[in-house]
Amino acid sequence: MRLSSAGFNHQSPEGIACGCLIGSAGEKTCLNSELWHACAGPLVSLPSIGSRVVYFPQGHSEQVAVSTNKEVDAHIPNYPSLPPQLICQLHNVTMHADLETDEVYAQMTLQPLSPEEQKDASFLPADLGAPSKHPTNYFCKTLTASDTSTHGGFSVPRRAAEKVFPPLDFSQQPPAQELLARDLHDNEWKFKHIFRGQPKRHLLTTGWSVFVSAKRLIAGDSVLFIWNEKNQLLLGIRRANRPQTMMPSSVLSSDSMHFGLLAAAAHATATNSRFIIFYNPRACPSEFVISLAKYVKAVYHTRVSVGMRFRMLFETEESSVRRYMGTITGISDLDPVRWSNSHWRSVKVGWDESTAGERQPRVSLWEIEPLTTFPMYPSSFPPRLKRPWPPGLPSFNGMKEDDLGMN
Amino acid sequence: MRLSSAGFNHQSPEGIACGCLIGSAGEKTCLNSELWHACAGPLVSLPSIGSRVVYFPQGHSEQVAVSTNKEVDAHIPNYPSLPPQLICQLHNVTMHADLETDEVYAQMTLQPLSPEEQKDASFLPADLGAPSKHPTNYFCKTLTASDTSTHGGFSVPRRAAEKVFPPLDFSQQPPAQELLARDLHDNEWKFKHIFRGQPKRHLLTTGWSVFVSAKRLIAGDSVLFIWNEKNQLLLGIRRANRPQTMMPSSVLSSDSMHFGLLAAAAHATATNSRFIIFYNPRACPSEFVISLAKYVKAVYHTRVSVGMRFRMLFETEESSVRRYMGTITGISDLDPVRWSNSHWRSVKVGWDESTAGERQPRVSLWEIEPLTTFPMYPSSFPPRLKRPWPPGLPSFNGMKEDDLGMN
DNA sequence: GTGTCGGCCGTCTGCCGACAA
DNA sequence: TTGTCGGCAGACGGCCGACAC
Repeated sequence: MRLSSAGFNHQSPEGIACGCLIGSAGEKTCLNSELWHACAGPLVSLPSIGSRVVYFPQGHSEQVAVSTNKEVDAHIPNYPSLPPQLICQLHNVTMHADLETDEVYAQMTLQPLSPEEQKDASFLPADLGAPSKHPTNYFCKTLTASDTSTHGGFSVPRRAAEKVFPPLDFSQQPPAQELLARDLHDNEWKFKHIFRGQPKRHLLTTGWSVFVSAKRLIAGDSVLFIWNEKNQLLLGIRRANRPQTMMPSSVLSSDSMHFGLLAAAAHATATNSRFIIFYNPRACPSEFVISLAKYVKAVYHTRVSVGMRFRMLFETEESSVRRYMGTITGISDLDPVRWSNSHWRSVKVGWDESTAGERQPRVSLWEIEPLTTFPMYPSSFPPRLKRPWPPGLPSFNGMKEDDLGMN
Repeated sequence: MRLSSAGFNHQSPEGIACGCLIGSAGEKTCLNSELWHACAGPLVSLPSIGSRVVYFPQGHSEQVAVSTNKEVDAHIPNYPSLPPQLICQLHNVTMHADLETDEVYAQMTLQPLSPEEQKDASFLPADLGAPSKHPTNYFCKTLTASDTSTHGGFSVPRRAAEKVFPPLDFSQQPPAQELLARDLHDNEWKFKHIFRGQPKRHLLTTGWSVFVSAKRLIAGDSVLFIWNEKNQLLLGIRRANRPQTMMPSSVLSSDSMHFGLLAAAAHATATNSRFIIFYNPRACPSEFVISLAKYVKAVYHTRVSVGMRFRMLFETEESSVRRYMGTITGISDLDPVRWSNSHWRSVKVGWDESTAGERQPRVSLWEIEPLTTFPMYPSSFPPRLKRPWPPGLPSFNGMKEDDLGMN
């Protein structure tokens, strides 16, 4: 593996660590931020280094359950000292990609804040966290059987080629050029880009099949080309959601993994020390580390009630976003036994569209945009649901909402 | 994936569970015991279902450290309630192989015994655990560059072909036959076995390259053919020790994994319930679940002292065993802070041969055979080192050694 | 506009004995 | 006894426009 070129070493705009150290396993601890975000999808944004975040062990547990393909065993207790959400200082965030599969993930170093530290609101960012910079000049295509066959090359959609690839010299017959693209591991791939056929079309020929077999791509997977401001071509992949591609880890039982995440968080809370978590944006059902500002705004400054209409963002097949509409049908604890008084997925919802089976029946307050105008059903509930901070848990200790820099 | 044929469904002689259920991940929860043991190596034997075993969290921790390629962080404390060894009932053992890499591992269900239960010695097996049945009619060859090249087939060592493969019909010219072999996942592989060339030799031609590329074998890896009593041909692989083939898991941080194994064992001890561990014989430096009988014999019925000579078994390149000699240089705790009074690797040793750098400088009592005759150095230590059971830990509660069925 | 196919050529796979270690 | 090679024949990779949806 090669060290990344200087052009890939810049501090990314959203303040993600990019020290480009080589880890003990020979894995780079940083990689191109734009490409990482393009692979992670348009809805994923990482909180800024140095900011305050809220960590949800419940959400972390959901990610582990998905990764190990095993639900949390009912006999695993909660740690009595571990609240459903921890306010933490985010000391570090690094972006990674699996060397085998190119699956993207982020590593975060969190430190739970003591009640004392939580009183000091000076660290709270005034803004709600500028969204991570997602690339604008890119395209994403789902591979067809012809694209992945050994019989031919890759058919580039016309608009994509014209927008993302350097212009061809049409004085040549046929017009053609060599493209160099770098992947998440900074490996370079070379393709012949040619405009030929009847009718004329853009194709990648020589070099394409090497890429397909090296990445083990099959029809249904997606590739992603980015043309960035430095005039570099970047190349990422997104695998189709094959059921259970993730192998059951033979390192630790899923039960032990659940114990592990709880114990690590509880120990860090008790000793005021740091702990490390991994976030897999494409495997994980919902973000379980969110900015404190976003959390406070959603929980303390948003009026929600049963019957209220809302909308929520989802990713489309083509890696863009669309909004789905729904109605709040209830507000309650997802797991009243182990995680009472948690805001994690506390909102029960119904979706407007009949394909709603794919979407979660429970969401968290910060995931939705309530529509305060034109409620579908008049509600007898008070317009603002008061959810007091659960007693005995880390709290703002009397801090007034206005102290948090919001209004 | 196919269900295994009836011939593979037998209860293995050493009492390993072989229910052949299909797990939720589509993975078979059992597989051929002979083949598993052949791949695991001649020194690996699994304790019997229903027997009592001793579980060492320290050893488990070592395996996790190897698998994650990260040493245990010094700030991870021990659980005060967790002793360095747990006496457990072994409720279940199942053999597995990774679907991607064919790496073998075992899953064990353990239940810590309460002091009450430990008093009941009736479950103690009288024998020291008959060693697991390892195949006799097999061969193991390390692949050469020619074996893995696309240019040709596999050169079968003559003695191996004559011992393990069905005899050829030498009236044909050239003598040839079709071989069908099943791997750990019960997939069938077809090879043309031919005896040709000048001088004559045994070769596998058609079908071989498909196998090599499917298993992603490279020169230095080994293949293993078994001819079992049911006249079936079995086929396994052992990859060369490529440094860090194991990818750093992006599921849980290594710290959290260490917390997890400790918390799971501590919770099971406190609630008298079961927990599940994975044992990777080829990754793990030493077995960390051993039969209680073996433990008691080594710790209470073996006289060891500094200066004493001993020998210990190691696996050779060709999958057979040889003994190395050494001298005991000290007896002390490996980790006096977190695991005091532990028998895990309590014996410091020096090895006779100069290539000793590869071998552990610390071993456990049950791994070695002390030579009571002809000690190299006269020792001023008492001939028998008394290591009383550490106070405050699970114990035999006054049980006399003779109660354990030894003498 | 783009997915798939038949046609065609060139490279590489894969079977053979020669030869040497 | 067995690892590697040159030789050779055939299979498949891979580039092309035709054609259809």
